[in-house]
Amino acid sequence: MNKTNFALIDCNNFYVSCERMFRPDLWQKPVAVLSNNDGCIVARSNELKNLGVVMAAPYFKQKEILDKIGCVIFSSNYTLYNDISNRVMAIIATFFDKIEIYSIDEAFVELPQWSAEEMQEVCMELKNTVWKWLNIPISIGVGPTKTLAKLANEKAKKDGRKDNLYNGYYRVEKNDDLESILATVEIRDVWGIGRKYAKKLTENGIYTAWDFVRADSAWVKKNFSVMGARTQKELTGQTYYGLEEKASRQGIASTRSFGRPVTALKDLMEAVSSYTTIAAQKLRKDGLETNCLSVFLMTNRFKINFVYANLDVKLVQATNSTHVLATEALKLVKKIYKPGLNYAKAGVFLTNLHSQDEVAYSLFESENRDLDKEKRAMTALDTINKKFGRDALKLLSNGIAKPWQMKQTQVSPKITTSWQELMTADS
DNA sequence: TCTGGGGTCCTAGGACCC
DNA sequence: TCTGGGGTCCTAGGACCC
Repeated sequence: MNKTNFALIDCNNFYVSCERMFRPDLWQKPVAVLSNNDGCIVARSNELKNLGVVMAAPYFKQKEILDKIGCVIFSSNYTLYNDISNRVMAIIATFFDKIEIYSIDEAFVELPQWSAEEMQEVCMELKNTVWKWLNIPISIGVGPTKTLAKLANEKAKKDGRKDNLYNGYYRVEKNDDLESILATVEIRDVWGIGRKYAKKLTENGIYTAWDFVRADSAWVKKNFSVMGARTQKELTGQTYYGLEEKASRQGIASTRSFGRPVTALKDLMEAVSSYTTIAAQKLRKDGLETNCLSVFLMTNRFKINFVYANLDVKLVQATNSTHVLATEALKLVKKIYKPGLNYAKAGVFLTNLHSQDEVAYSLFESENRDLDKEKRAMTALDTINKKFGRDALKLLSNGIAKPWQMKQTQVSPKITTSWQELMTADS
């Protein structure tokens, strides 16, 4: 008999909570965090959620109502959020041996064979510790499968929002009366059921998680593929998904919208050079190399005559060198570029990733290039940037004026990662 | 005027092989 | 005369997640 339980630990309104960490005056105020470029609302305090402001709502459409309620707005500050995320995860890792970092603000853990009381006690202690050390509120859901843990977490969070009914902790047990719980959960709130599937399901008379569990499994598989079938099984308490402790990447992408339309080749080259720098850093951080790089340029997709063009290149020799990759990327930009277009966005994709150790060295290239030298240079680059900030040392081709750079009009200081900004932050 | 930026997995269909 | 069928790899597209 399998008595494994999973817990999903989720930071509440994570980016908003990060901004509030250093601003206790904002605790009782509505707060929103915007996406890169200040385009969409990507994090909302409970005040906004209760007002019906949805995830990824365009900011310009909500601005009026947000101004009216005195909402405080931040541009996103991913340096800060990543740093806080690492600290939260580090605390979780001191409580549990088996942890899967699922996203910047979520982790699954596998619970030992504890009694119900022990589970609750340890989870509440974790919740209190994260609050005491970081001032970040979290919710914890426990269940016999990841899907049920996720569902439990939603309950813990949502009901906590209203009247603190569950105190941010909720557990679904396999032997519980599953019907009474699942019948209260709308099908669109189930993990693995998105907008399209929810629409199709309700059209077929399936409105709740419980309706879905009772649906004919062959019909589910036919219409919602194996993913739907797995979700259905997991809802009944049969484990399909295990803990994935080590994330392995298929590819790395670095793409951004520009702050304003860009027409000059020089500016596009600077932007792509910067994105390549970011992607190559990720590559090295994960100990990977690539031999396939692609670049795209596109105009505004909300306008007519939308243009998207991309090119890729296969390298003879796999690499993770910023210099080598940026050189290739810039060649592609020159080929793709068409004068007269208003470019709105560009990006770089690295695929066909291999571990540094397992990459076979090409006989043809190794004579021409000093690989060790390249590697030492990259290690030095990363070390210096880690110490002095991400852009301390960079390629000149990344540009200095950066007219293409994102709009970030209301970004908070990098207090936790930049000494300079800490010193100048008024507190 | 202003519309995020990453990722994952699965399926279907075509090319190619024997 | 009879015009196979299964496997693999690749790509594009469509769903999902945060």
